[in-house]
Amino acid sequence: MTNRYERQERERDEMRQAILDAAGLIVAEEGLKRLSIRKIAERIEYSPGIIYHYFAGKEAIIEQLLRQGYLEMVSGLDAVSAMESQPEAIFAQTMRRFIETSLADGVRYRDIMLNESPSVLSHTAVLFSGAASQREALALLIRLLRSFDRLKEKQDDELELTAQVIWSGAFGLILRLTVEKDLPAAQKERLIRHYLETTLIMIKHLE
Amino acid sequence: MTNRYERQERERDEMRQAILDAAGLIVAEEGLKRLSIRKIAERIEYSPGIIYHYFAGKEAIIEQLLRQGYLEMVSGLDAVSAMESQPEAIFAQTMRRFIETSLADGVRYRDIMLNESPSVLSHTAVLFSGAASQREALALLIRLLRSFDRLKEKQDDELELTAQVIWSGAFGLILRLTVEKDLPAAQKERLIRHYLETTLIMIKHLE
DNA sequence: GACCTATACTGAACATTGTTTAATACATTG
DNA sequence: CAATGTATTAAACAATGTTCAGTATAGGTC
Repeated sequence: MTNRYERQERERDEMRQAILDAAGLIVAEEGLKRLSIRKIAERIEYSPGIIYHYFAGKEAIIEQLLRQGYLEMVSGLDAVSAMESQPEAIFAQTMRRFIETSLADGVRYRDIMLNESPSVLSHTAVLFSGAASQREALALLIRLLRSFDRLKEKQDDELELTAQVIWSGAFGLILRLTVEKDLPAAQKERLIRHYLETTLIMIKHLE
Repeated sequence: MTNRYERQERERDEMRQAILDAAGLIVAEEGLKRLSIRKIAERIEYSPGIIYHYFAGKEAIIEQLLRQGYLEMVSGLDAVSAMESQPEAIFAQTMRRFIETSLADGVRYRDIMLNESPSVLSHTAVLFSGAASQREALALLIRLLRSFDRLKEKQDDELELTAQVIWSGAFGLILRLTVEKDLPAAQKERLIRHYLETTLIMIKHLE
């Protein structure tokens, strides 16, 4: 008796996910701006109207899509294994991997991190005071910072600020590299290396 | 005889500018996403179709608008007057003014700097090798860097890389602050100050 | 099995978009 | 004055997001 409702609920969820999957494919193929309700409907082989039985509107679909995408991206986050014992090497390799995966994802990183809807921002906001306790990326950065001897004694809130600034710097570089997409690979590499070098210099000389 | 053509040309330019002005007002009031050809037409008191006699399409209008906006923004760029004699203070104040004017401009900075059309990018691209010779912001940054004694002897191309990284960092911070627009003013201020501090530390210890 | 009710779904419609085009008014030229 | 080219409009087209009246369907009740 009760499991009938469960099955209905399950089917509803499956339909919602089918819509999201179709939307995800379209976005991957044509970009977020070209996503349309009718294209989704065609792909799931239903009429366009039905989508409004499962989502409040296009905006809601996009938000859910970006939220799922964000979780995927974050799930691959962790420090490079400690085969490299020097904090500098670990920091550089971890940051480099983060930058390169973001770049490999093309415009997805950009779509996610620039979305201003509250439901997406509740996952992606990173600058507020106390963010480190809720954002794995910041927590990871702080752990990396603490692996430098000079910074072991630093207060949490100061390291958080530093992590936020470092994070914003990487964010800016990733976005610029995404926008200026015709940049030669060698220059791209030079910039990433220089970003890592200068950031490390800064870290090593924090007062 | 020839000046008839000149007058025609002039009237054409005036119409083009009237369209751009109307578009600019709408964007300022409602944002870039809400700009529409029909709204422009209504504001200039013509029918929508006429706009296509003056511009190739909506995209072309936006590009021209952003290009004009970019020139406006850049025109206000110069180093803080040297009443402060220490390079550090000059650097910090110049960067701070740049960050704060960008933030004050709301989403305009964002719309301009994230636009990917070649005609806009030809003004805004900043990461390519040799960019300092064409981008006042980068040239200014390099001049500021050279005012530090340690960096007087540095090669141009290395300082350019450093300027590009510093610029990208500011860019990332500005964008994050624009996206996370509900951040308390005190935290905003803390982040800007910390960005300036850490960047200065980096500059002072460049090898 | 007949009936009922809630849910799934469709087709058509509506309003709004960017854009094109046939027709027209107008100004300039010869 | 006739011809030519330019400026302008109204209407249409295609695509968009969204709504809604109606229809089928599936599950439960008598």
